[in-house]
Order: sequence, then C-alpha cells, then structure tokens
Amino acid sequence: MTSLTRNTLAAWTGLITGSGHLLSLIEGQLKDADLPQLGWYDVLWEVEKSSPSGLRPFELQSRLLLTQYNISRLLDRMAAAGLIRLAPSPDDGRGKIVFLTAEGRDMRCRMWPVYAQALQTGLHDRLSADEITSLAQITRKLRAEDHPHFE
Amino acid sequence: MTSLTRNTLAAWTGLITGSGHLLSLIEGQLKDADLPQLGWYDVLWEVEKSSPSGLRPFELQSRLLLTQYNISRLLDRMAAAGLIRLAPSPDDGRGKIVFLTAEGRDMRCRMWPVYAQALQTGLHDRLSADEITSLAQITRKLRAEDHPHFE
DNA sequence: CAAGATTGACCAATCAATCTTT
DNA sequence: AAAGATTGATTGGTCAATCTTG
Repeated sequence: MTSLTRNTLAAWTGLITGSGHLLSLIEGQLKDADLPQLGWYDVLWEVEKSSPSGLRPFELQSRLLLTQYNISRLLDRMAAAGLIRLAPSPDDGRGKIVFLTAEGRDMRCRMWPVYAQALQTGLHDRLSADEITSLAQITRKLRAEDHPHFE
Repeated sequence: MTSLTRNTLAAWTGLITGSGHLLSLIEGQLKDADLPQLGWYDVLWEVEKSSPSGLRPFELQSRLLLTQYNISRLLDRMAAAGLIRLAPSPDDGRGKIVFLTAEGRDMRCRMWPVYAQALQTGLHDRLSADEITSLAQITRKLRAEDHPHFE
C-alpha cells in the first residue's frame, strides 16, 4: 500500500488549485483586454528570443511541452493572424523555420503588461519574498528531466 | 511600470511547469492503465463524499471550478458510462441530483492506487518532508477567496 | 428577473494514419 | 527505419442563446 501522507495530498491540491487560479486570472485579464491567450505569448516569446535566426517547430515542442500535431495547427493559426511567418528550412528539407513578424513582436509587447500585472496581483503581492524564493526552488525539483512518461 | 522580480517569474514558471509535469504523469499512468482521466476521479470522489444524500451539479461546479455547461456534458458522459446516476431533485424542480453507482464506486477504487502511486513518485519522493509542508502552506495562499475574475 | 441546467454552433485538442526527407 | 511535420476524423471545451422553475 502506498504511504501517501496527508501533507503530500495537501501539497498536490495546493499546487493544482493554486496554479489553476493564477492561470485563470491571467487568461481572464488577457481576454478582457482582447488579447490572445497565454499559449500564444509563450510561442511569441520563444520565437523572439531565437531572433533573428528563427526556430524550428520541434524546438518549440520540447520547450513548451506541446505535441507535434498541436504545434502544427497552433502555428498555422498564428501565421494566419500575421504574428509569425513560416518558411521552409534551407538545411533540412523536412522542416520549417518560424520567424517573428513585426506584428508578432508588437503583440507580445502589448500582452506583457497585462500578463505581468496579473502575476503581480495573483502571485507577487500574495506571498513574502522568502515564500516566493522557496516556491521557485521547490517547484524546480518537480520538473525532473527523466520523467518515466516523457520517455 | 510593474516591478516583477526575477524570483516571481521563476516561481510562476516553476509552478506551471511543475504542476504540468505532475499532471501529465498522473494522466499518463491512468491512460496506461485504461482508466478515465483525472477529472472523472474528482467528480467520483466528490459524489462519494456526499453519499448517500447525493449532490447537486451546481455544488460540483463550485468545488471543482468548472463551468455549468461543462458540468452538464461531463455528467452526461459519466452517466452514459454507468458511473453515476442523475435523478431530478424532489425539492427543486429546476435541478438534478447526482448519485454514485456501484460501478462508479468501484471505478474510483481502481483509480486511486494509480493516482496515489503517481503522486508518490512524482511529488512525495522528490521532495523532503519540510519542502512538502512548505509547498502545501505556500500554495494555499494563492487560492484566495476573492479573486477579482471569479467574482 | 435570477438560478439551475441544457442545447446548437463553433473552436481547439487528440489519435491514428500519412507524407517527405534524412 | 527514424525524424519532422501535416491531415482527417473524432472528441472535448467554449460561447451564446434557451428553457424551466424559484
């Protein structure tokens, strides 16, 4: 029989409801400001960091924990919205490269203040500096590299 | 300008990736065992705790942070799978009551060991007892009752 | 009118199969 | 065959509108 302590369950429910609340807060603020959802921000940010060389979709996949088919359609939508540009890779005939457009850069800049404000009120203002440091340190240990299900 | 410290961002990314990894681990283990997804467990558990009086859908809604239309279709699927039973409320002509079936109780009992094992390896085994206590305590502060967007 | 719940139409995520290139 | 990526079909989630009862 597994010996799950009451504390472990409390930590799990706290983790899931805490992150869920914060996520809902952020998504709600973005929606209220008529901005795209958080997932788009992550893509824009990763692509912006890779500028000007661009990024391969499979690199996005590993960094953002998305499936390949999910990436494919997400990038299609973002390209249709004019936020990124998809070009065939010169080195690898199978692949593509994702570039940021000026509109994409602008969109990320407009999303960031809303995003940051939500983090401020939902996270930063609710915890002490020590608690924030602890939270960062502890949660870092949960994303171990060798999760059995991520082979 | 918002003064988001580097630590707050680290706490946020840790929170979201940590809970995401753990969630994927649990869902993956459940799927590998041909069991329903975690959301069904939560419903089964809430309904089981309310036995034998049953539970109203809108009570589930507040406890599990789901929307009304989402609840409606989720309960339809679970009733179709034979895990719960939906009956009209005798007190309130508008509403229904959710009851657990024997199959539902059995299903929750089969899901729990898989769920618990995943929490053990993904959470309990990765942190010290002190860290688990801290995590539970800190995350509890994030689910404040008066989130502006949950009015 | 407000509260509990459902439905139709639409969008996004998922699975399996497929295609091209390495 | 394996890696990168896409597509068709299905399922699940979301929005707005609706229905019934309090």
